[in-house]
Amino acid sequence: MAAGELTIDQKIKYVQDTLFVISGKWKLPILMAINSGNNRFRDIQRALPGITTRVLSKELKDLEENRLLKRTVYNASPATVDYTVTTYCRNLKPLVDEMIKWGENHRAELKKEA
Amino acid sequence: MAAGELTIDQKIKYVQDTLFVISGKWKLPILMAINSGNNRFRDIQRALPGITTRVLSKELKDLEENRLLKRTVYNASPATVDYTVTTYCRNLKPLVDEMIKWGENHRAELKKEA
DNA sequence: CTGTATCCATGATGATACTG
DNA sequence: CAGTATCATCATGGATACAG
Repeated sequence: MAAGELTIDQKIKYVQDTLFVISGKWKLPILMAINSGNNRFRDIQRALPGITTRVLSKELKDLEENRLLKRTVYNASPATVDYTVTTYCRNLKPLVDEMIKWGENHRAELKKEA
Repeated sequence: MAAGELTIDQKIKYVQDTLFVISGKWKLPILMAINSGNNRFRDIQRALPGITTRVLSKELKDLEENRLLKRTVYNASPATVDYTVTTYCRNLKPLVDEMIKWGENHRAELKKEA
């Protein structure tokens, strides 16, 4: 098999890995919110109507563990915390772009024969 | 705003729509299995180690409702059923390809500083 | 072969209140 | 501001048995 080629089983495995990392309602939206300039906990929450502090807190931790974002604490008073996406996180852009395109198109598709 | 441009809120919305449709451990793997030549219930199940009939059955229904696959019944004896991906489903290919690439790379990334 | 019916475990998500 | 602590709820997925 030529280099770079994968078996269907490997492909399925990698897709499942990816699904696992970005799974859930909020992970990608959180990254998108941060990436578009919302770097503080409160800002992120405001940018994502419906998310609770508990969920946001947990998701931020997961994303940090997967090296998709970085958490920086500033010991000012009141203490502030900054979240920024990592360079590694930017690898997700093509994927996210595809999801935006597909989601947009899918909405149109479902309308067709509603 | 130029045509085709989306606000960050719209983007998040579309990404969430897409996530909703492909969410879960099995939907994309099922489509991939069917697409690579497993068109019968039993074949799909065999191609996806770990999936149960209950889950497969439910996922197939969801996918059919989202127009991603087509179910055809042949009234032979014993009755056979054929699942095929729709043309619309093929729109997912760029997305799936990106997920394969990302999943493959992510595995390497996590190994780096294990 | 192609499913359906139950039952059950777990995790994901949500509501709310509270702390440093 | 930036979370944590509890409690409640719901969806997902799995085990197993059975039916047409």
